[in-house]
Amino acid sequence: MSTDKLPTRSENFSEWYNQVIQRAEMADYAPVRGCMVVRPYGWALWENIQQALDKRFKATGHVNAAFPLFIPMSFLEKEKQHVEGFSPELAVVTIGGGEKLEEPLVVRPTSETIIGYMYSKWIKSYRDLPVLINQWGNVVRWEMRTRLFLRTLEFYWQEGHTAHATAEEAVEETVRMLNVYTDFAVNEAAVPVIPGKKSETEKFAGAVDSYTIEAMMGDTRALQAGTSHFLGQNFARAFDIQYLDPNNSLQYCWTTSWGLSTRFIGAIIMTHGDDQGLILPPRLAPIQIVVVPIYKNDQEQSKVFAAIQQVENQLSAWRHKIDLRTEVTPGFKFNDWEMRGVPLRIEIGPKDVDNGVVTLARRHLPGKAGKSTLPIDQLSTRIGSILDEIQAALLERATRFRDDHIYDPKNYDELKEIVQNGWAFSWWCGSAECEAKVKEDTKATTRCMPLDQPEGNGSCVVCGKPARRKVYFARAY
RNA sequence: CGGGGCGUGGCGCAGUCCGGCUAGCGCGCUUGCAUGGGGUGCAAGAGGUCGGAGGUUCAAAUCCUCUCGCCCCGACCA
Repeated sequence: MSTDKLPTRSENFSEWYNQVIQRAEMADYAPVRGCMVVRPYGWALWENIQQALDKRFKATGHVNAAFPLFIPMSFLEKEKQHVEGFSPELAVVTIGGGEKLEEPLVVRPTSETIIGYMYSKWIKSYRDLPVLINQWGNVVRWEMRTRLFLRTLEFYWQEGHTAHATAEEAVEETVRMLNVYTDFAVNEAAVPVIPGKKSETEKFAGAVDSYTIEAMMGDTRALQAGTSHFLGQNFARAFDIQYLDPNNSLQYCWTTSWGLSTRFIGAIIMTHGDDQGLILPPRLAPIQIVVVPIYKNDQEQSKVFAAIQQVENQLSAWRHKIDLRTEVTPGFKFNDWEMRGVPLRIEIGPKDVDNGVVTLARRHLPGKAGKSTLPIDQLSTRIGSILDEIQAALLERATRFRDDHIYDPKNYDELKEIVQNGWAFSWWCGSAECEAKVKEDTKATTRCMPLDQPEGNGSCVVCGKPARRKVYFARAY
């Protein structure tokens, strides 16, 4: 691994992104184009994301299950929009056990169809509803252009699939899960997101309405970080998910689906990282605190190690690591752990021991700015609030960055300029033509219409016709 | 699918145009000594036969033919 400096974010953001991931050992390229290996450090982050989400899913009444990887090709074809949306990116198995298969099997790109099929078997009565199931798994989409974490042929995610008796209930569920994602993003990942509704052209293939949380990355491009879909009765009709209501009349269910993937790791990296490497939010960081001992002879070593013991005794409540490597210098370790984004570093050298303190270095404040000392016996009582402060500082900084790069263009020319380095928040008439024009002219797309809309109405920034809603235009990943 | 580029120790590259000694260099790796509060220094080592197949030649990383793979831009997709 090279010890050269990273490319800076301003000189080459995507190269910075690729290198940070590999140097921090989050992920590596697999032998198959477009596939990645999530390395232990990256997976540990994903596990923390999983826990934070799973806890919220359980708290809102959901249970986990596991559905198969293979889906009969015919299932995908049952919902028109769905098959049109996914056909180009399907991986299909045509041979099994050396024999050509009667019916090709699709490697799931998402599981609405097979879960819909099972729901039609399981749901008979209004008493069976709602069904609130989530699954953690992997899916495959044969993408043309791939990026580590952001878009790979195979990725890991969770997909929730629910069935309800009424449209109102299903819509409520869709929004509830959108709020769960928002809460997770803001409070666990310190990623400020804008929850909102997708336009017709941007919505999920087969959905009635799609909702999204949109995040602004460090280069101001937008990233769809999680989605929640109201599927209406589209899949219920395609898969005959019907129940008898209390009046003994047969009704179609109303279904939802919602997902958040390992792409969110990309969101964390591009939201918080700096030119030194990753910066991970304390609540999700695989290692929250790293301890680096400093000494230059046996006498100093024993003195420092005694203090380290004292430190470690106070750190048991946090995910921590004592870096005892002897083959690298303290300076190397500082850079190494900064690359990996560990939010808090504790340095202990002879001078600290003599003064009865440790030196703290906050990752998000580079160099001397982030350093301070703390009496060694105050660690256990102070560390918790220090990590909370770092968590809050990351959210605050990311929110300010985002808000500083959102503009309200006065006219179309201004919009075209804004989306080159920011987001435009504009009145929009809602027509696909205006969306297409913006995309054609600037590569920017509508990201979402936020749930809390400003009062009143205006005129479309593109065509000037009356507009009732404001939408974010941005270039997206 | 269109345009461009690249395959040489683990990684990054030079050498290829104009065939010719034991295929080099940097990083990483191993060992030793020194060093150790911001990417440590010196020394000694290990490790490739040049993407694959075929051909030309006394001689091929280098020339020719075929082939496989990857990357970038565009299209497409999210």
